Amino acid sequence: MGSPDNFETLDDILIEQLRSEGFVCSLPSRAILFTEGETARGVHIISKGHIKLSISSCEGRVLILKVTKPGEILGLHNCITGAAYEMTAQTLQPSRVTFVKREDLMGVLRHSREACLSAVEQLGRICHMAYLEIGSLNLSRSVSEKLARFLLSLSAEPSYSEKNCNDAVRVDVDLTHDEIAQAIGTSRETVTRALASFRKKHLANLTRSMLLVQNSAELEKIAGMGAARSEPAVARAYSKKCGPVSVAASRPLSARWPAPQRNGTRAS
Amino acid sequence: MGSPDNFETLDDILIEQLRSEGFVCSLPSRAILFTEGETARGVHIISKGHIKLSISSCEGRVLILKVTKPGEILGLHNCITGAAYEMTAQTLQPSRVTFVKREDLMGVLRHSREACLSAVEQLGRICHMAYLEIGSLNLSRSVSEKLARFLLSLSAEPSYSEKNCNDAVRVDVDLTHDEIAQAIGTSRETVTRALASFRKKHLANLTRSMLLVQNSAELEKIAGMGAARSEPAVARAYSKKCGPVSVAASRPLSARWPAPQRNGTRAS
DNA sequence: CGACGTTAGTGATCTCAATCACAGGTCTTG
DNA sequence: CAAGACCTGTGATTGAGATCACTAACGTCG
Repeated sequence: MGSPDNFETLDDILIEQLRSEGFVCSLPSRAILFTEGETARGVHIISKGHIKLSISSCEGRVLILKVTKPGEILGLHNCITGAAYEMTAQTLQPSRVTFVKREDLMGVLRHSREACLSAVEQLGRICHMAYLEIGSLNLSRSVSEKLARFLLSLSAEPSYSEKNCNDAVRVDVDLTHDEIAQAIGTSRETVTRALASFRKKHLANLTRSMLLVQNSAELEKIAGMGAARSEPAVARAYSKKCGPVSVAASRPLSARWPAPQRNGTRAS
Repeated sequence: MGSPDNFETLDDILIEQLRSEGFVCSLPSRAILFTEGETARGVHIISKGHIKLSISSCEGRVLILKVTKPGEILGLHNCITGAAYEMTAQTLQPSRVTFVKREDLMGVLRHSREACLSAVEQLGRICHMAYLEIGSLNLSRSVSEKLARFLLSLSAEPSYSEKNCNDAVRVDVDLTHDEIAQAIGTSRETVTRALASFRKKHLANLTRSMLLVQNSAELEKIAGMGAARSEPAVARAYSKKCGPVSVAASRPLSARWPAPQRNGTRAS
């Protein structure tokens, strides 16, 4: 449609404003910022270091949600809604974190329109990432698919990666096989084997915190990306009761409802 | 800590304000509001009917994220960030939906402080639900665990459920076994078998869109809920490099960092 | 009413990955 | 440096669940 009309410059206004309100803490490696079930007393803004976010079940299974980079803000939505943390945050290296108390966050949101809009955008992005994560984790058949996806996501991370001459990307990861397993929801041995298989096929090579993506095209094929996404699945979902639909990829929405929003039937 | 300090009354202000900006559409059953990959042109507020939200992979696998109730707002974060929809929304019954154009949404957010705060809270809640969903889907061992969780979540839904005399809860679900399978990430046959097993054990009985939860206590046990959540898992995650930690459940955060936020070391 | 399309139920296979068990490497630490 | 404590790499076993292939119940709609 028309102009992108994003907040764009508002992007980091919230974080800027919060930084001046909080206090800075230096943390050692493996320190815990917060754990699941706790009530949020404030937000954490990462200045230095990587933070591991994980969810765990009562039986001790752990799922690593993501590893954050500096500049990110943690626990924003928990502060706002008052809901307990769903995840645990733990430093992977010695880190520096700015902590802003909940009252101060609320004050900033209430008094600065721009901070509030910025928060809206931050949260919107977080939502989007969360939903992508759900899809990525749950719509994959095999472990190699998930692993390929994971490696690609690592190599896409500009802060880690370092592009090489011929298509190869080197990435510095300090994740063990065990942690990778927890990130993609499988077991350590399976990760080891899948990595060995990738190595044999010269797709990617991971040796002690040093990932070399050699053939990203092939990896993407394994990851099941690149192909037209929505087409077949939607067709299947839709054709259930309405018969086969000629999915017009070019015309995304219109003519699929009886009453599209353009000229929506105004109801009583 | 102190007062809850939530927005509370702001809860639905955004939706109230948006309602007057949008136009109402009546939709038949199985109509598609939007599909994955599309760019959001506005938000949808559900007035009547249930909407199925699903993500699908390129191979045609479908994951049902949730079924929304009236009063919910769809696509808010996609509008705000400009990111494409991650999911497809489809009506399950004849429904009534208010559509608000993106420009109008943005205008409301920019001009009304309260609407903006309300949006922040909405998004915060959505984030929270999304993360809970991630944990619920990925941290379960068996299918029966996931199914039990799913049935319980259905019966907990006040709009569907109808409590009976002796602990039994009747729920009106119009989901097929196939759809349940897609909601918990398994195959139709497995759902059928698991349901049969529940029926045999007199835990729950699902016959053509009529769910009767007979023994919710036992179901919860199967679902792996109720037990102390964070304790063992966090201990495992933490003890990695720091040796066994005496997890003091009563004191959630303090004394676990060298420099807790209370008296955070103010860095240069 | 019979015919079709959609659901539900069930058995028989088969495959992938969890799990167990252990051996060689590597890093840390006293 | 020697002793642990991790982390990797592999083999063998096993099981849960996906998949295939039907049949039986509805429901709906000419």
